[in-house]
This record gives sequence, C-alpha cells and structure tokens, in this order.
Amino acid sequence: MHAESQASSQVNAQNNRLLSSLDSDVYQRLASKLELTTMTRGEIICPPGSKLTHAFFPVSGIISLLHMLEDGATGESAVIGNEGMLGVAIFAGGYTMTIEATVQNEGYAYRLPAEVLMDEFNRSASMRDLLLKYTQALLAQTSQTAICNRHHAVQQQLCRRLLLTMDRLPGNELHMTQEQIASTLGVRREGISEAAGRLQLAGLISYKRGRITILDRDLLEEYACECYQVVKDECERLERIPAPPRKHLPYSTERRRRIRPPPPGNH
Amino acid sequence: MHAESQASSQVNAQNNRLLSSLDSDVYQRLASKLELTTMTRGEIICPPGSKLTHAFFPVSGIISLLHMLEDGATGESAVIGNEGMLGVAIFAGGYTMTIEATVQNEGYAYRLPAEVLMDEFNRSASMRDLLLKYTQALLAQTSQTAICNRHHAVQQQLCRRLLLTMDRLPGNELHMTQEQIASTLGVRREGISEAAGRLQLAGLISYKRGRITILDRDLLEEYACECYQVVKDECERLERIPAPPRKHLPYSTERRRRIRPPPPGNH
DNA sequence: CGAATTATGTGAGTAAACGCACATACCAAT
DNA sequence: ATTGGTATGTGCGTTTACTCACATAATTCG
Repeated sequence: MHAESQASSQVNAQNNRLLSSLDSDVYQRLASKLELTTMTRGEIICPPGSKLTHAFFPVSGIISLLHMLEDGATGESAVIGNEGMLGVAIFAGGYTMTIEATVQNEGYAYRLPAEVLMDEFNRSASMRDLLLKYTQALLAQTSQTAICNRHHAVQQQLCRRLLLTMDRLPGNELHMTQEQIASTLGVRREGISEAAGRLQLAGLISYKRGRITILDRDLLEEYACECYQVVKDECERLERIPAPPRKHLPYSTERRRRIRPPPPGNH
Repeated sequence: MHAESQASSQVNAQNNRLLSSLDSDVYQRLASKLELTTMTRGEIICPPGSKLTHAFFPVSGIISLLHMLEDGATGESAVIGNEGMLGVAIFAGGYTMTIEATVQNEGYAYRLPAEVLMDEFNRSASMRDLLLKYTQALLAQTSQTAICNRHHAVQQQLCRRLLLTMDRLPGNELHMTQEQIASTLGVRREGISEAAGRLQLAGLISYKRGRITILDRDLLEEYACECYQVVKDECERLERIPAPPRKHLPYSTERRRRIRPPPPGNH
C-alpha cells in the first residue's frame, strides 16, 4: 500500500498536532525534510538501546512505548499518536531509550532526521516550547500509567486503553487483538478476554477477531478509571498555555513572532 | 535546626550532581540566586496543580513525586535526590504538575526562583543540555516504575525502593516508617511489614521504629527487581554523554537510509 | 474443500495482595 | 511509672489476577 495513494486526510502533515502547531516559518524550514512513512502493525521502530535516527510524527496510527522485562513480561508506559512525537530522547540528549517503540496501530507518520530536529530545537524558541510541553505531557502520561498499574482493575485499564486509542484514530473501530492489548497492559490474554466479554455484554463495545467497535463512548469513560481523564486534562491544559515571550535567543536570527494559538486540533 | 550550623558536606551546593556539573560561568551566575532551604519529612513542597515558584536541587534528603487517586490511594512515580532536581515543569512550560512533590527523607536543598532557572535555560546551552538529560533520566525512572508496579512483587519493590533511597543518602541508615514506604509503593502497610520481616530474617536489613539499617547491600540488590539497575544504568549513561558542541551543526549531508520494516514478529 | 493457524472462551486450582481486626512493642511526656 | 500515641506483628477470610489446560470459532492457505 502506497503512501501517495492515500486520502489526503490521512497523510497531511497538519494532522499531527505538533506539526500543525509550529510557527509557519519553522514549518517552512522543516517541510522539505519531512518524509512520509508507513507504520505497519508490530513494526519495531526503535529497539531499546538503539539510536533514534529520526523523530516520528504520526498522522494516523499509534506508536507504543513498550517495556520488556528479563522474563519476557511486557507493559506499555505511554502511547504516541497524532497528538505527539516519538523522539524526545533526541533533543533531550540521550538519543536512545531503555524501552522499545512499537507500532500498535498501523498508519502513517512523518519522520524528521534527528539532526534536523536537533538543529531546529536549538534555533527556534517556538520549536523548543512546543517540544518541551509535549515532553511534560508524555511525562504526565507515563507517570499516571505507573499509578494506574498499581491500583486499577484490568477492566478499568482496558477501558482507559481503548479510549486512548480511540482519541488517536478516526472512526469508532480499532484493530487490536486481545493478545495485543494484553501485552500493552502487561496482563494475561485471558484477563482481557474476560473483561472485554463483560464490556460487550454491557453494550459498551462489540468485537470480533481483532476488530473492536466502540458502541457507547460515554459509558466507556464511566467504566474507565480516572487516569484517562487526568492525562487528557493535562494535555489539553498544556496545549492551551501560550508560548512565553523569549528574550535570550542566542541562536535565533529570525524575527520573533508570537505564537498564535493554533486552531483546535483536527483529529 | 539551622542550615548554617550544618556540616559543610551537607549544605554544599556542589553535593547536588546537577549543580556540580554546571559550567563554571553558568554556576557563577546562579550562585547568588541559590538559596539553601531545609526539607522536613512529610513537607509538601508543591501540591498537585499548584505553580512551582522555585526549582529545588536537593543536596541531602529525598523528594518524592507522589500520586493520589480519588479514593485516596497513593503511589510514587519517581524520587528526586542529590542527583536531580524538582522543577522540570518550569522549563517544560507547564509550571504545574498533576502530582504532588513531597519530602520523604528530610535534608537540605538549594532552591532557585523559577524565572532564574527559565532565564538560564534560555541563555545557556550547557544548562539546557544538563536539564534535558535529567529530564530523560526522570522519564526513564517514571517509565520503569510503571512496569515495575505491574509485574514485581512487593518484596522486590521494597528492595528497589530501599536501594534508591540509599543511593541518595549518606551512611547506611535511613529513616522511614513502614507506613511511609507503603504509601510510596502504593501497597498496604501490612505488606511492607511482612516483606521487611523477611528481609530482616534473611539478614539484609535491620530496623526498628522507622530506622532501617542496610546490612548487606549486595544481597539487597539481588533481592531487588531488575528495575533498580535499569534506571541506574540509564542515569549513568546519560551523565557520561558529553555536552554537544554549541554551534548548531550544518544539516547532515549524509545519505538518509530508509527504515527497513522489521519482520512483524512482535513477541 | 479440508487443514493449519490464529483468535477467543472457559473452567479449576493457586498465589499474591487486600481489608479488617486486634495484639504487641516502643517511645515520649507528664 | 503510668499513660497515650505511634509503629509494628499477625492471623483470617476475601478478592483479583495468575497458571494451566483445553475447547471453540474464525480466518487463511494449500
């Protein structure tokens, strides 16, 4: 399947909320360096410990930050969809991560060479501001996952995870097997089978061999633990904060312009 | 108890590894703005959602990033000692966090007004580099806590938590009640009582009303889950990475290579 | 088509941690 | 020394998720 043949709604860089929030002059500099790539389900974008050559800005599909323990047990610490970016480690200076970046839901992403990201990060205050706020959002999500893993029941976490996915994909259907969900949540497949069965019985979802349809999103939010909303609220709060005026811009020769609060993100 | 009366080893700003890693010109600029503060056990440095007026650089004692759920359940996502700083949210642009910053072990910290930190962050590449690497370390710790909460037994986590504390405090004794440890791990007090009892029986530790002495650190590491070492290794790796050259490099002319979609075998 | 593969459903027994209740031990203040 | 508060130990029934073992159903492929 070729990227070029896709509907523009899927492959438009503006569908990534970070890219669409960039100052237009920054975006102009980056545009020619952005390269559309496909993300196939199960693809390992970056194994743990390996150097990130590119940052990935999904426009559709979802990347998962997945831990794997010595005994093979897994668990996800955060998801990255069209609201974010894979590659915080690039400008944070580490370049590699302890965890694996895996494609959970296939789709498209624009990728940007690490050096280009780094360069723009150093050059442009608005780029820094945007990426740093995203870093905080990622930290909030990861942190909430920690407490959620401790205290909430599998069924609540399943609801949370389904909502996370729905927020990042178009439509009300998603492609994930119970096995796949189980490894993101770090629980048994059977546990997902039971919880999903109950949710289906309650009329929240319907599913069939890897195709899950959300039937009642409001109810799903009620069944989910608070963690979903906490993270969502924090992300929205961060997006609303305007970029602060910057006085010291050693690298920037460009005219500074105020960031115009971007139009509410198009999902 | 007065800060000025303390042994210099406790109140020297150089005992904070971030402050001691600053370029001397940066440190000179900040030195007069650094203010020594005491941190008392249980003190809430920053309630969730409230604005950080200062960044805190502990030189002794430990700050804990603590979640509290609606039902009152708690759990820690990361600890901050003399290797780090409370206040990533300042330069990340959020200024507030969803979680609470609480003092777990009393000690001293230097605090720096948020605007001063922000200003230096914008001015100095070495400051940025240092704080961003720390941010990645914090993210790694938080992320590992998530998977640890999912998979590891209370006793293993207790060992990990004791080691985390020991690494950040002088001596081999620490002051924490079982109740306190329980709320950082997000488990029952009784669970800690049982696990600690076993560790004492095995000769790893001895304790008495809030005073825990480490008797066999090596054994403690063996009893701990891998998470302790994973985070420690990542922090050390980040500390070893040299600061990049200041001037931004010209965009690499090197040929970009396509990511080869690896075989879809996920697990 | 039938066979193999993949995805899901279900049940029985187990283990870890939980909630609750209460006993014991230590420490500090009068 | 008595008292009261705080910290810890312990037992018991319950809950949740786990391990293991299959059964069933949908999809793919020769």
